[in-house]
Amino acid sequence: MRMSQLFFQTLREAPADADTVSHQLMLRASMIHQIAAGIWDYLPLGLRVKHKIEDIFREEMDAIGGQEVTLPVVHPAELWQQTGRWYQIGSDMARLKDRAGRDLVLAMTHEEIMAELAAAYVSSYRQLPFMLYQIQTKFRDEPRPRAGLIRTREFTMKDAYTFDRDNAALDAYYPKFYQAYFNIFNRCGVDTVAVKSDSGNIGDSTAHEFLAITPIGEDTLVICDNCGYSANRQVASFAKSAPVAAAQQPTEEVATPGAETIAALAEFLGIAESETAKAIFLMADIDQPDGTVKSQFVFVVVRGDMELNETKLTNGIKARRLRPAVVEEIRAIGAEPGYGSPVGIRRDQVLLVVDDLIPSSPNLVAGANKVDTHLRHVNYGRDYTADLVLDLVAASDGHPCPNCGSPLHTVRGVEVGNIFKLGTKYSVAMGATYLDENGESKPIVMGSYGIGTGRLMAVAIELHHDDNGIQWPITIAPYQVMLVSLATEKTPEVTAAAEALYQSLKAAGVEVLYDDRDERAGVKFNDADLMGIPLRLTLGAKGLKNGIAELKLRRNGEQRELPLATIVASVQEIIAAEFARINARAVEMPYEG
RNA sequence: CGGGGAGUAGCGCAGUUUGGUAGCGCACAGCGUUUGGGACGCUGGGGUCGUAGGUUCAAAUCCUAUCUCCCCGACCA
Repeated sequence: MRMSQLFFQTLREAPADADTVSHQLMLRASMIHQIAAGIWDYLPLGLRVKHKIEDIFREEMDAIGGQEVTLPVVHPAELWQQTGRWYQIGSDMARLKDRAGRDLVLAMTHEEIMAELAAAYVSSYRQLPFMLYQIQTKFRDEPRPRAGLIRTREFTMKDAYTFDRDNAALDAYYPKFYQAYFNIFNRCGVDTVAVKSDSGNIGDSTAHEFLAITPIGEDTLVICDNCGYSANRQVASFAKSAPVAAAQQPTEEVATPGAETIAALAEFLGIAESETAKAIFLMADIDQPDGTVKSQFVFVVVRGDMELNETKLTNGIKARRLRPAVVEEIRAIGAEPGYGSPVGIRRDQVLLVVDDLIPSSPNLVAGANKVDTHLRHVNYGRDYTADLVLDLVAASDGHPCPNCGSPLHTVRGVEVGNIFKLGTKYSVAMGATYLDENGESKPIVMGSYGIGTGRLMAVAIELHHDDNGIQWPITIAPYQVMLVSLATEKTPEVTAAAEALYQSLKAAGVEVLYDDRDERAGVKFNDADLMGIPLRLTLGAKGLKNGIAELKLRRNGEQRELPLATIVASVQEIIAAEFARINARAVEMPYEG
């Protein structure tokens, strides 16, 4: 491609709206263009990167038996009504009507369509297993798109689905994805860690998410450097040290004027925060056996030095969602905000859930459900009992690793992919069944596996850039070689040589972007750096006289001179070496179910 | 949805306090000089000042409403 023909306009300054590096660099390099919040154009350069990434998806999916399909972006509402998600999902799902007034939805994901496809085609166990995937646009009306391509509303996703006859077969397929995902990310130059993830509302089966460690991440990851334990903070556990045992002392009221927070309370009484009990008031929507949803007051008690992990609580009480209770609701159950206590509340109206550290922590200070008053020496079992005792608290920096006891630390990560054992939820709902050897009808067991292309592209930039621009791994770079001609009007021989070199590189199958513009050297070099093409070949009058062109590697600035006589072969060798360098990262990863 | 910030030329910004009919840098076009890390000179094109009302002789500027974008949080199948 000739730069003089390329559709682009590099920017010297990033638009003020952009404040993450990948966002700024993609805008400055003319890779993407914004249309609305979370909705983007891919320009020629950016699209080439997207295609490179997607080609890697295809290779890795095909390698584990995948077959590519394309499913629609607009779905009839009926399919989503069949699985119930039409009713469960709120305004994240974009809905529209066709000319006849029929309800349609914009695809947020494709479980329904995939299950429908399986239902339509599969009748026998002999057809199983199989795996289908697609690379398709999805739309989720995210409440807050952010950071360029990191979180968008319209996005492209590679989503794959497995169809197996039973859980054992799915369990056998699942690790192949685990490995394929590492291969994909490694081949894109993106280091990831796989952690078991919260499987949310869909069953209680295994799921992993793949996170790239970067400060711009939206997820918090808990990591142990000593033994390699890692988990999303939503589900991370830690070794809770046993509290010091002590004889239970009689409860007594103590005046604590104004001590409405744990910190203030501990300070006022001159005790450690671990000697207090923290009360948290929530309202939970909980599904009832009769199919209705009940709004339940949930009274949570954790030790004062701990933080509630709402994901653990949500899962533990099987709530659909949680929200903080308002003052009126708190008073209605006999508690007082800031001075809440599990002792003396209207127990029949409350679901009381305590962290499993509480029963073994003696003589805690809790509220008295009266303003400016607390209770000393509150003891679980003697003074109150809970409906549920669970692990409810969030792991944090410094907490002991649950495996080895070393201190944990937290880092930020971006979820670039996830794999998920779906089970039979969708196949049952969509009637995707097969007949086994005994003529018995059984639901197909499904798995789903997703990777966001744009997000992966953005993360690659977050991990590979310097002050001058992007440093694409060659596997996903828009072009492999940037050929910079430094010809001027006075050196037509340089133009001729550059043209010839451009043609030979192209003929040899090298992906080359040829800067044939009438620009000064500095402009060309800066654009080359910004766009991040891995190899830069510079051909100028001096070099031509000596029969050489200069090669510079974008990723480390390494330079060497290449004789023009053998330059095509040299470039091909270097490209191959760059590929080998990246691909060597795709190694076997032990699967930890 | 809560909190904060911002909408003036493709990009970055000034002008708004104190109303007087829009400006700077980059980019873009032409000419000339230049030519190995974002050249220089001259000339030129481009803006309903987010939108709609209102106040006023006069509104980018004051008032009201509204839309959009960004950041933090909530949310995230």
